[in-house]
Amino acid sequence: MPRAGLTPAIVVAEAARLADEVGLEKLTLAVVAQRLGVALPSLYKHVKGLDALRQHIAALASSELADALSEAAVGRSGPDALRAMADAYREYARTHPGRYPATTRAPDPDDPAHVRAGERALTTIYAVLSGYGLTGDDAVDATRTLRSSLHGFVSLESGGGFGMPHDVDRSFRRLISTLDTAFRSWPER
Amino acid sequence: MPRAGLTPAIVVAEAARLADEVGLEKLTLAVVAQRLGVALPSLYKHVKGLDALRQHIAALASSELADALSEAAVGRSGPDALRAMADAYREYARTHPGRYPATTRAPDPDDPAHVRAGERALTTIYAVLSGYGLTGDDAVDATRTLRSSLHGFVSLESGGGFGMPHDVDRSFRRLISTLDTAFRSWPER
DNA sequence: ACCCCAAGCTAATGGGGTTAGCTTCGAGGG
DNA sequence: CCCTCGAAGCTAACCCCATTAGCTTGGGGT
Repeated sequence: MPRAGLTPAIVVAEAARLADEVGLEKLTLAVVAQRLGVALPSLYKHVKGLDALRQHIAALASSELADALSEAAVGRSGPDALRAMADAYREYARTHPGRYPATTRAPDPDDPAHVRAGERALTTIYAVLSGYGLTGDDAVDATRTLRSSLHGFVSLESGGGFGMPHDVDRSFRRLISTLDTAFRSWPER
Repeated sequence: MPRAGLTPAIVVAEAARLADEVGLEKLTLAVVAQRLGVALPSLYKHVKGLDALRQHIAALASSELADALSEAAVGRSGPDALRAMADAYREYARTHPGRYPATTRAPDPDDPAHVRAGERALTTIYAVLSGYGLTGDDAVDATRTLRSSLHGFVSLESGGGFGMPHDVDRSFRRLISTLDTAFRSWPER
């Protein structure tokens, strides 16, 4: 019988796709193996186990998210950059319901790519905030405020946490507007 | 041999305590049974299964959280109420790391207590926002902003998402201050 | 004292994760 | 051109957990 020709990267990519379909928590080595046309234990030649696979998905997703944020912010500044970045964040979470929740996992210090992905995202955020004149401690607190708001919003949205229809897009726009106003006059807070 | 004398309420209470110790996702019927000095299948006399148990924990936690919010807000108004409620929210999440994440589960429509708990929390939030003169669509959007910010913050905090020390309390205070300012001049957003 | 129902048990099934150890593909060097 | 050898993939086996079926028995109500 022919070989499947797998690599760790292929396994992780397929697992990420699957996570988006069935949810990160329901991701199972069994279904990944099935999807790749391989017996379950064969996966262990490429990843250390289920938890390691999840961690690799986290690294992949963090990197993709960092890319999306930086692409959205490039060439813009101030409110423009903030809005574009926020929209990109939400869009990534919506189109990748399995990968996104993995992005909150702390990076494995031994995975440089994952660590750098986190730094890249942070760097982009800092760049946007610097457009508001925020640096140092102010930037730290503003970053936490921004991340909290965005993460909370997309988490609740994807979990159906917002009861009823009631235009969610408008709520998001108002959230961004709130952040914009706050960042404009941050230090006195 | 003597009976254990279990009831659904006892099982759920112990499971919730355990969830706080080991994490909601690692909660297992096996360890709940062990903790209660009972064989695993015996639990099925009281709960329908693992998922149902998690749902009951969600109902319990939602109710506790609603209580905490309303207790914090009672007798206060405006910024005072906002700050007290936000602190209570964060405190609940910190002291109940297993229960808290369960609170984002949508209530089972067939569990009136759970549904009412959600409504109670929402009512409290609305009451606080009415102190800012917010009603109708404004209140809906403001509620979403508030919930997103709080949920995002405590989620990231508990997940170690905020790298490094850098006074987290201060960041939270600034977040609340941001919300306060935003709610003071909400409609124009 | 007895009845009877529900609490709790044991046994059995199925599924997923993990490890051990075997087989064999197929690329690279002779 | 073929032979070797490392790695890709497999089967078998084990453990843990969830769930279901069907039994046993404690202990409250008549």
